[in-house]
Amino acid sequence: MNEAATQPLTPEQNLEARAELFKALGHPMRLLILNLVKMKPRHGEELAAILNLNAATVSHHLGKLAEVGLLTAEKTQYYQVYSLSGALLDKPLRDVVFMPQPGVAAQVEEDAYRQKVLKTFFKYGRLKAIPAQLKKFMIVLEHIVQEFEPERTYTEREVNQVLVEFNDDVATLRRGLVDAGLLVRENSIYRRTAPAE
Amino acid sequence: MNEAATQPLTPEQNLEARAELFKALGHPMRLLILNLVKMKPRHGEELAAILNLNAATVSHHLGKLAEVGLLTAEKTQYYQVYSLSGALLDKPLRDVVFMPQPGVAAQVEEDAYRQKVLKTFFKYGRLKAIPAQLKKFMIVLEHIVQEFEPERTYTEREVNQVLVEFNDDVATLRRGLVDAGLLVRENSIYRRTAPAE
DNA sequence: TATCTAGTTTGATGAACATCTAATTAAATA
DNA sequence: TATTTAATTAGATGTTCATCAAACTAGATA
Repeated sequence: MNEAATQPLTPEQNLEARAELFKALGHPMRLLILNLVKMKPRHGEELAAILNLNAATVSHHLGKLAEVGLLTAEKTQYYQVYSLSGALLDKPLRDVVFMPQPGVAAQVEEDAYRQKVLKTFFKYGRLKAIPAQLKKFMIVLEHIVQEFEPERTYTEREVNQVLVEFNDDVATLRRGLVDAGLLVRENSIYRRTAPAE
Repeated sequence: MNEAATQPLTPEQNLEARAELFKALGHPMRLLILNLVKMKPRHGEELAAILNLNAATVSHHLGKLAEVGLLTAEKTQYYQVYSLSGALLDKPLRDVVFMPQPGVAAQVEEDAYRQKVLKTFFKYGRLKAIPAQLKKFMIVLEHIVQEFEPERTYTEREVNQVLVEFNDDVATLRRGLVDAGLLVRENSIYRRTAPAE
């Protein structure tokens, strides 16, 4: 459990990495270990004795804390002595929780845009009008294609049955889906392609 | 999932509560939710759409975030609109991780002391000498008694067999254990009393 | 009032995790 | 070299958790 050691967590890092840090902190025993190590560096066996935990379990916890860069280990004699490491803990919580704007924001505005488009064109699950702009049409199609089960085939009639729930102009929708590559047609049989994301 | 709402997390709070906060933060989806809500208050359905998650799942996540006081909800029309709440995120990480000294420290020094005593008097599992100070003798006895199985009876001879592994002066050890109430003797039969912790 | 929409709760399922015991590795001493 | 001690790894087990579908609750509108 030592290979992935000590990435310093730059502000640019992704949500998974940030969540890993919090997961490492999200256990009472590990918080206690940090408190104990803060007082003075300690080795696993000592911690096991104090915490009344199996040595293997303590090793497990220490591994997690070291993995996210909260602890560093130094080997002396038998012992693997752990100490607090890095300035990670001096950061305000918000610095770890919130992504720097370019990162999430872009992603989010993207989503927000999708939302806005869908909200504009759908009403009560029906497609009120077919978007004239290609980009918006794409968003609508990506939404509609999710009504088709992956791993299943549809006759053209079945495709139409799905589409008519959205809009009467099933021909335009069907052609759009195929043109966008969201449905494939082979021998008059339709099938949904790669999952939406 | 709304009953346990919004405890402000005083610095005096215990490790479990602190761990709960970190657990709530220890999931990428919940971090994303916080980032999204930071931009503007949002309701569950919107988040479900953006995150491409089931509404029930989003509700679950929002519940956890609200439970530890990171979000607050306000009801408007249909919607339950969530916003960031409290100054929790402005705290430096260390303020949440580290207990105020009186709490852990006392507990810990206690343990550290035990450790030191045991290390002083035991060598390779044997008791090198019998402590003259009562307090230290107690610590040693509490350690030794763990070699006795609870829920089992021992003859005096069996007791001695266990004790001689620690030190040849079995009589002193045996008497000490009984005096300390760690072993009880009834009709020449010994039995361990309440579990160590 | 009947219907629609958003939210929550419940139950089921699979994944992740904490913990232990046992086996293994590695360092230190007899 | 053989034994002891600390640490890690592997395997097993029970618990917690994330997720979804379905049932249910409660505003809002027709």
